[in-house]
Amino acid sequence: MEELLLYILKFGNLNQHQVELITSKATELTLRKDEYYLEAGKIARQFGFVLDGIARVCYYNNKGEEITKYFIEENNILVDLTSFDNETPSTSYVQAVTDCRLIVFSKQDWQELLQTIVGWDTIVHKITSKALLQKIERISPLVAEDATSRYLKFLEIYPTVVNRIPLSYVASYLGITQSSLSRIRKNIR
Amino acid sequence: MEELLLYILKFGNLNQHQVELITSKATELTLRKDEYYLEAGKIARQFGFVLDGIARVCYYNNKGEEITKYFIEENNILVDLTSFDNETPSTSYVQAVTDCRLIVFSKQDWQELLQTIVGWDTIVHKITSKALLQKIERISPLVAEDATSRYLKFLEIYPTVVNRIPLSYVASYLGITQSSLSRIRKNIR
DNA sequence: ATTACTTTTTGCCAAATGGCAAATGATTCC
DNA sequence: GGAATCATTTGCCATTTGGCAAAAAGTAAT
Repeated sequence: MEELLLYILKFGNLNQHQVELITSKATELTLRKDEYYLEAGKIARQFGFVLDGIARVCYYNNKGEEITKYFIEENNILVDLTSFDNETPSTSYVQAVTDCRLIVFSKQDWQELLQTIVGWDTIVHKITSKALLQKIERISPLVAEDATSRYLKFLEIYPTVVNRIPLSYVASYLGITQSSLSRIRKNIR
Repeated sequence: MEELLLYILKFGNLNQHQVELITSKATELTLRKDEYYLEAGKIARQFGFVLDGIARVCYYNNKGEEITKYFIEENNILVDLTSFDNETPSTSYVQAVTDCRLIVFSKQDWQELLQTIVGWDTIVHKITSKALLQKIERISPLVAEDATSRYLKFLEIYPTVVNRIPLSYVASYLGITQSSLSRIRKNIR
């Protein structure tokens, strides 16, 4: 929980009472490796934060290939904002890539916090905007590069991730085959 | 200006007085084809909205190739949020791809609106979040696809754009060469 | 119509990546 | 330790895409 509070307080100040209120709504949740946190077609009912571990957001394209849209590592929020805000079905899966420890807030508690804590909406907005911007900054440099450059950018963008996840997920994130990625890694050293 | 008000009012309600205040701060700006609206290294001083025309956000990668990060067509906001909010130098160029008509607000006027109009901050949050989400939804399906699929997705994602801009910009957006794109288009028909 | 200019297409060949299957390496479980 | 399972690497060849330059098509001005 400490980690979450440190994270939140970077975006705005809260008094002791407000911190306690937030803490009282927080639930810790454990996911085992490969377990799904959210599935396509279901509605995101929780606002999550990763304390420990790596999750990935993925979907299937029209050729049936599994595509990893992005990874979420520790100290990042984990929520399908479109689904959570609008209560519409998610289009993606969220899966634990390693064992994960999360803190989650139910939608009801989350709304109660928004109504109770003055300035909480501003903090939440800053948090979500920053997370969205980070997603853009992580994805867009990949589009226009060749496979080797994409892998090198991946290493920069996700420095804590590469050695903790299967190669196949990296490949499905970069849009190259696992064997090509294996060859690329050989050539880099 | 009508278009901007219609756009804004989709995100929240405003009374006559508030609408007039916003209108009074709006300035119309015209850009000629190829003209830059913002250059890398400069600070974004305006919050913009495209009434007419197409702009693109681009940068140069470490091989010196010009990469188009995204296109902004009419009825979308045009602002480098990171640079505008934090007053930090932009890392991208914003260029008019066709002649453009914009509405722009100076940072000072924008802040005055935020301080004066109750609920304006919430509307702005919704507008910017939606714009960020749209950028993600437009970019991320491209990463993991081959060149032909990327072009087909581009046609879906930017249905109003393709016939109004040079092929070379589409290629620099999709991360393929202009000649490959030309061949791809031949094969599709 | 002619010219000058820009954009798009094409031909040629080289380089990068994909597809598939087998081999190798790692890990887990008994 | 050995068997079973899973992850990664490699070989072989087909396909896609890139690089470069020339040709063709389109646009604008005179």
